[in-house]
Amino acid sequence: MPRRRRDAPRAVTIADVAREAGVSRATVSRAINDSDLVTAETKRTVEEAIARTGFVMNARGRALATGRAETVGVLVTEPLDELFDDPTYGRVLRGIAEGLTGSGFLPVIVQASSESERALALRSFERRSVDAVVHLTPYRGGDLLEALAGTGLPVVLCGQLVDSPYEGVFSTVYSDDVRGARLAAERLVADGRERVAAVLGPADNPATVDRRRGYAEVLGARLDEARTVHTGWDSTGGFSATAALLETHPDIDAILAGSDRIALGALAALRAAGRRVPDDVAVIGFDDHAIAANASPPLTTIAQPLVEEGQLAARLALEMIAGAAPRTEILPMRLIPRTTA
Amino acid sequence: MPRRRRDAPRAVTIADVAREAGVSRATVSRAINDSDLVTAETKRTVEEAIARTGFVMNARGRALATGRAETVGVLVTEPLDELFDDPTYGRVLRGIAEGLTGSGFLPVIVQASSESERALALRSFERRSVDAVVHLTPYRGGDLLEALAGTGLPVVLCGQLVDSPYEGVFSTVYSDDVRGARLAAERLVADGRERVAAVLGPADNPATVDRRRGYAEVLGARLDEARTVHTGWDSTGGFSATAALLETHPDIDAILAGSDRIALGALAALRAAGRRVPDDVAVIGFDDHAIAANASPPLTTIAQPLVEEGQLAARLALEMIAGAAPRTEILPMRLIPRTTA
DNA sequence: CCGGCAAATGAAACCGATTACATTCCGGAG
DNA sequence: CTCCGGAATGTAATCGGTTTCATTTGCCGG
Repeated sequence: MPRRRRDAPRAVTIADVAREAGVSRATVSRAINDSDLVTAETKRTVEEAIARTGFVMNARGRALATGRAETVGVLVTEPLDELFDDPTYGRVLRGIAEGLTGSGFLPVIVQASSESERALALRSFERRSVDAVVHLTPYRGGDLLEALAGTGLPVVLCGQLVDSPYEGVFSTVYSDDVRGARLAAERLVADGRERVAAVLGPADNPATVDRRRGYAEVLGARLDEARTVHTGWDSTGGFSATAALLETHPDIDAILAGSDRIALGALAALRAAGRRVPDDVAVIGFDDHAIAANASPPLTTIAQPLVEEGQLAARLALEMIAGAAPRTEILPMRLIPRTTA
Repeated sequence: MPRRRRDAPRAVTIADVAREAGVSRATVSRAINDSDLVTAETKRTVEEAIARTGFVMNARGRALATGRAETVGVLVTEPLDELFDDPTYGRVLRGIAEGLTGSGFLPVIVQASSESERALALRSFERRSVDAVVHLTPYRGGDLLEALAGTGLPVVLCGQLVDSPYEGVFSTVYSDDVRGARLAAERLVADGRERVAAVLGPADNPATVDRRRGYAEVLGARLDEARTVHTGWDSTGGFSATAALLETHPDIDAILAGSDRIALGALAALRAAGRRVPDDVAVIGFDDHAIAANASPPLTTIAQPLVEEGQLAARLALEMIAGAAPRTEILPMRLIPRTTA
């Protein structure tokens, strides 16, 4: 006989409930699962017995019998040093947890940074230790996505893929960078800004590409190619790029930043150059990072609905578990008006 | 017979491995679990069979047989609106995931904000659906902690409890606020600051109490009672409190802030009052929030080792699962020297 | 009053592992 | 040469549920 956990009192099982209710285990199971094969009468009897015995379903036994785990794996492959102080991860996670609340499914975090951890995670997925996978910040490198598809499990990608060949096999949730960028640009147009500059993140980043497109669509000639520069995501990049820009194009009256940290660098450069914000130059960031609200002056920025992203990812996962076809949802970003634009 | 998941190919079980290896299921199980009852020879045979069949252990079957779930529940009760944009949650979570990596245990997030969710979570814990619980930001209200103790499960509290009656029953991990505060204070002393002010968070907060004590121990008369004020955690509180303080005590040459956001407010107030930082007034924050590095000037602050906290919590949980007695670990904070002090 | 059919229930197989207990197969002591 | 003991393995019970299949029960029409 298996060794029981130390001092664990013998648990109440359906057998106990069955005895108490004077029916068989099968009937108890059916009553619990709302089968239409049991009388309302019997169901009530069983429910009373459950209440009297304090029975709580053992998830493992059920999982074993049904082949379902009642869990959703949250696969995180993000390199640990990146985005370290970014609340993104936590917010999406919270959204997922919220989205699963009440479904009976629980989120299981599977962190797989190294190649070996990834292989391990995949093998456990293959073995159906989770009923679905929500993959955060999907990562094209290696053959992870292909392997994920190979498991046959429902998979929800949280975050955008450049040109996904996985339409129809994975569900996807992401925020509409193009639309978000348009919102920022429209704000500047409404404000009468004429000579706009863009200080963007790395040129090969998919988010950068989309944001740039959104800016261009709205601003047209107001955003000169020569006033569009790429730099790193952090504030030092934003600072130096802006400083250089102010040298070559001293007449700019607005800056669209590729991230809030870039925007902070831009603000510093503007202050150093003696420009007033927003009087002389407007600035709009991206992400609604914690630093945006606390910047001086407080930064107008574009917010990604991260919690909603997580919630929706969870719901899509549940849908697919229930048999629905994969689908893609694009969430709208919001302009958070503060002081800088 | 239970309905199998759609299109799920029949899984490889130990029975298949046993057939392939020409031994019994029991022997396979023993080989897998490194029992010393199997010959090295047999073990090798089994391992080859495993490799050939591509067998992966079914965690649920094992969990059912052993009574262990191979999971650690991460209980989050934090009210959702608080600390919303704080990376704390995510970092600790990541630490936990890292700390569990390689142990075979997986973290399961159990979010229980409402009373009913809390009850549900507890019932599932009681049923041994997890092997241990790591409780984030423990919360004295209600009888949650008592109920947690009642489950008999190993519990690790992550974060400090004011005056815990649970010594010896829960393990606890938290950062040493007193020591952190001393670090900040010592920095000011070394810098020759003589008239120090403290703009702290709510007076009844345990962290505030500890930090205040740490400041007082080091600074003595340098930190006048009259220059110690309490306010809310955010920057507006920091701003107004600092502004008021500058009115009544214009001669202060350093400010110890109860949080980074308070510190940011203080910086703004100092700038408004025409004081230079750090030349006229030094400022030290607390938490190493993302905004600290991005402040202007970059904020010197005290960092909590959040990831390490999570890692340690995970390790303590594993220890207790293995039968170790609960213990308390207090992690050292670090001074992050930047520009403001 | 009886046969037949459907609804409700019970009995038992099963999910995939672990482990107590039984069995086999050694070698070595007497 | 026999017997004993321990090591290695096999057999089967078990964990806590679900589900198939068989059985019982109740109701109806003929």
